[in-house]
Amino acid sequence: MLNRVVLVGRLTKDPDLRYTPSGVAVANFTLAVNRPFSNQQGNREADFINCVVWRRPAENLANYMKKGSMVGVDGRVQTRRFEGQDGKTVFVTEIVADSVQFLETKGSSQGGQDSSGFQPNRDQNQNQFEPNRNQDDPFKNNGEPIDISDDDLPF
Amino acid sequence: MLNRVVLVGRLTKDPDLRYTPSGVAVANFTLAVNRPFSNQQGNREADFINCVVWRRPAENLANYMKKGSMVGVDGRVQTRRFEGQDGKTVFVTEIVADSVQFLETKGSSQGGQDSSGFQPNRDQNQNQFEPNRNQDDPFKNNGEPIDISDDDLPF
Amino acid sequence: MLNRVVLVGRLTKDPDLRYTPSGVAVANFTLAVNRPFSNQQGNREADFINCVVWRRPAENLANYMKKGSMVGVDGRVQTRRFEGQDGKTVFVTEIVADSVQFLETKGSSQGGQDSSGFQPNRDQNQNQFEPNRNQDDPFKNNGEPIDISDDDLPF
Amino acid sequence: MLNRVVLVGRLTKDPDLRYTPSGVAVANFTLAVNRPFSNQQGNREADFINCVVWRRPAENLANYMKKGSMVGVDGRVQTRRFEGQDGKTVFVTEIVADSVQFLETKGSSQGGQDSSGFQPNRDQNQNQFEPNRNQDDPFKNNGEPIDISDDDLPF
DNA sequence: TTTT
DNA sequence: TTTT
Repeated sequence: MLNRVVLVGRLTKDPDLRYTPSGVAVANFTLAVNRPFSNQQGNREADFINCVVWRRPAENLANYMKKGSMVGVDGRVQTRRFEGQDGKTVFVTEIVADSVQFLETKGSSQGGQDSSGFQPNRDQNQNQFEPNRNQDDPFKNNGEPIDISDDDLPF
Repeated sequence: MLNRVVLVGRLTKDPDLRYTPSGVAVANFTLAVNRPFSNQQGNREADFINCVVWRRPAENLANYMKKGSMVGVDGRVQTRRFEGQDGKTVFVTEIVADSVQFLETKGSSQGGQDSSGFQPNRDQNQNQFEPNRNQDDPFKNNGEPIDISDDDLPF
Repeated sequence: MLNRVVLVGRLTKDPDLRYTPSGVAVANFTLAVNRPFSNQQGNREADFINCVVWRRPAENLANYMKKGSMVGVDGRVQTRRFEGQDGKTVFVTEIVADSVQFLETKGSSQGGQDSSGFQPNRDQNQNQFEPNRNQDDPFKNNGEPIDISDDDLPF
Repeated sequence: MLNRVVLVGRLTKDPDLRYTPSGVAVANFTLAVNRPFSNQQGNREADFINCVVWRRPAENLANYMKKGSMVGVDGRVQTRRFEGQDGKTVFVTEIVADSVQFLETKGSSQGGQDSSGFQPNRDQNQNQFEPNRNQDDPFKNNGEPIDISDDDLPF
């Protein structure tokens, strides 16, 4: 059976980097992907697609990309069920990225880097020792259906 | 910007064919796509991915495919917001199929047909004048976040 | 049956725009797509993938993109046979683009435009009345296996 | 940069399994992928797409699939240059499969198996100890541009 | 909760 | 609400 997704879009906000109890990195992010054609009312809409990426590419994404950055995603569609705060089962559809491609860094746009075996680079406008993450508490649940556990690890 | 999805999986139930107020066909269906590897507990999971297809391919799907049929989908990820029954905004992520490929008809499996310019065929084990649809009321909302209007038309 | 390709890469030279006898536009171009990992010798290689695009997107591509521009391609794999100059049958594999996405114009890089219903724009660093094409003879066969006829039209 | 291909088609002949000098398995095969629409002359054409797969999935493919079998391929476009028999440089474009999905075994069609961690199965109509391969000489070059060396290993 |  |  086949399950493959390719997206190119812009981050709607800084990626949200967290760690599972056992220390594995996960980054959640939303991609705004503009639709090619305008709707009946004559304006172009976008899809806002929730994505997850694990381990090293997760840290690279949080280190080098931010709100507005253009990225490419190669991954698969995943559906999850989880217990909502009201006790009801919530169904989530999201894209699990196998790799994330940096197509443009906001500010220093030259494109073409891959997140896989990425070498941190002082010339980027992002301090490599201060990755983007939730300021106060990286694990606070800000209403989004994201509760990470080691069970969600894709491999 | 790019947005492309390819899936191969099996229908979890008969496709749900409806018509918009202006008479355009829409079929909703869910694909069970088995994951390639087993999880930590040693069993293989599946993703249950909600899909939509419009117009002619929608009618073909409802006419020829049923629960358990294997199909391929070529489409894109779409996100929608709509007013839930409790007044809250609900966010939906689903796949809009540009085309649906019939890979196996339950019962008569020979594969390889495309839904695009499909010729109805008496030899199929499905009466062409009696497409699968909701028995009692094709428009009843059975809890699923599907309210079709002509605004949702992709083109 | 399914056949879907998504690429992001850079043009190895200016796109080559031509017209069929009946006046339909075709652009041929090659995409350099860097591989994500380096080989055993420790250097990163690239694939040089031949692509074709027809009609309006062909003209947009030739008008706005040039050598070095980064583009995204959504298309399919096509194989063709044709009579080589030595009388032997030559087999060609190329990508037929359904759409080409402009991710970055060399020089003025802001990304995000689609080639489909593109509005010519004076602010681009490319004179819209002087599209890139083969200087001397747009139809000269420069060794590449490209002989266009109306039979090659995809739709 | 992104490079992703998804295909569903039928094997035009039995897969051709070989081994590199260092003992790594490679299978070459061609997929016939029917085009969705018919051409101007009113008949449906197909693309004949050359594919390669390495290691375990290569052996699984040769063990369980044969001419006419329907498979799905998830992979990438690769271009290679090599020295032809006449001393000229030949350019090849082919699909390197990351995974091959068994959608239907000719004869025993139940579909849905993946080639990745596949367990050989006595119930299949294929003797697991007698994989399909070139009868006389697995390494004879039958005119096709396939010269395998360990340098071609994708990872 | 949405990007240029 | 999940398929073989």
